Amino acid sequence: MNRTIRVRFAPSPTGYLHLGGARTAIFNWLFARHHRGSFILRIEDTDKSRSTEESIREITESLRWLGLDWDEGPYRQTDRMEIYRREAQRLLDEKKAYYCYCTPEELEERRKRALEEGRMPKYDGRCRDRTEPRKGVKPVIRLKVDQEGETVVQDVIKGEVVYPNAQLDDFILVRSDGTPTYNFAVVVDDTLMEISHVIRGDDHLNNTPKQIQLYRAFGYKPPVFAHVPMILGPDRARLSKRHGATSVLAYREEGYLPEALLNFLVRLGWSHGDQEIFSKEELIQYFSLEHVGKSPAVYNPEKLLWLNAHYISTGDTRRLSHLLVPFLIEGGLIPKGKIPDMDWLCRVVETLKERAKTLKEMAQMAAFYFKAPTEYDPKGTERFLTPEVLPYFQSLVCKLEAMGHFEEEEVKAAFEAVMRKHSIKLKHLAQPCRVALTGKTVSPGIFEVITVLGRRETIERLKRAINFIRARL
RNA sequence: GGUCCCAUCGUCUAGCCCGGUUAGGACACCGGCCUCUCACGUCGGCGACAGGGGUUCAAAUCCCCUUGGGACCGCCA
Repeated sequence: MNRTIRVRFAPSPTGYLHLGGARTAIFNWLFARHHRGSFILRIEDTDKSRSTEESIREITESLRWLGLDWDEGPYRQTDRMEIYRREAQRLLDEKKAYYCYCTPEELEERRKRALEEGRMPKYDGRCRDRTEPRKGVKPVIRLKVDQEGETVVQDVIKGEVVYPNAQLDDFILVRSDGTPTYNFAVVVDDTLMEISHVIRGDDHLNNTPKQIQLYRAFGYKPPVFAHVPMILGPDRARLSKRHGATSVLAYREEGYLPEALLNFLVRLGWSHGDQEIFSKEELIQYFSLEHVGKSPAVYNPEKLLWLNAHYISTGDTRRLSHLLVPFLIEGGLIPKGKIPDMDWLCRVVETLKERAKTLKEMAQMAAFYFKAPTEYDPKGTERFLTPEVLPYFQSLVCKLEAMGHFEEEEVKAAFEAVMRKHSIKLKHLAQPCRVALTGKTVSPGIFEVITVLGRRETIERLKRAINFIRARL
């Protein structure tokens, strides 16, 4: 009992880290942290033609961004070729595996015919008892798989899953170029790395009986398996590029917070009663495989957006301000090299954090703080920038000029004085001001806007609006 | 074609293991309140046990079938 918990995340570096992979990584990480075990990162790069360094960087950066730290690795299967060679040789020596000289073309031909005739496209085992090599053909190594009986997968999530062995074929362990295939490398590595629990997508469930046969051939004890249901797109098909932005880093670029994506992903398939919002500490404390559901989940972006809005509105203002800077630069609101006044930026963010659903959106909403409106919203112009507000604006300018402290309380007092003088309600002054100062009919509270803009800029913009109204007369 | 997995509101899900709930929560949507606009917040509404058989006094819950969805069957992982 009480074996040390060791889990791994083992992506193949053939592209970016997508949401499904990220969630698998999260489950593994949470499981490890919950049990104070180890989380190991292993790169499954045995397919040299499709693996890239760029992809490895992208994956590790995605994990780091999500806050998933690993205790060992990244190990690379391409660094372990000697191990696979040794293990394969052992199986060969023990007559549990054999060389197969069938060419890919022949195999493809047979598969096609089997499919056409409605038979199962499995390898027929014709090289099992071959003793002589075939000239000019580099062989692969295949496992002798039991054709009788059944193989049982004990799965923490799916329960007991039984496979007829007749369904299995003598799958390839080592390719003709000497590199190991997935099913072989995964068993060798999980064993040698002493992985206690294999938590992965349930697209691997059907591979598991093969792997169990391999464990048996080796005489190794299989780990505990937990096959997590897939994440589906809105069309209920497996989530893929077709469904739009699915790379983790794309969410960063769209202005999502890592804690929002983490919270969102973990709730896709896992639950803790009715709770929706989880801190990282709570997730570690509560996470268990027992509460991972069995059915696939459809990815719904609205909920992610809601979570993101939640984490923005409750997030630390200074941190948000720093995270916002790249978006401000991208929006052309601040120059690239220059560091903005962070204290002032914090005040900007303070007015926006309850309204913005993403950092990208926040940057857009912040535009007016950096640039005076070059044009006014047509609807707002028509409704609020009317000749009758001229005296209000003029009074307000006077009051603002005469004010001492330029803080919300004083601005409010100035507004009240103007309202009294002209016998108008706040909305008759606030809305025209909003349009004058921001160019729009929607903005943060008018007193916040004014104090953040500052006296000089506010008066400047009011005067400009006065001129604009006069010019239209 | 074969094997395997899955099935509660539009979506994420609680409840299922250990039958008895007005089937709960969240997102989205709709309406009220709050209010200087928007948003937040708050109150309310809409909305589900895929279908059919069993077992049982009683089934979302246990069993079977059907249907629907998904995965795998590669010298990809």
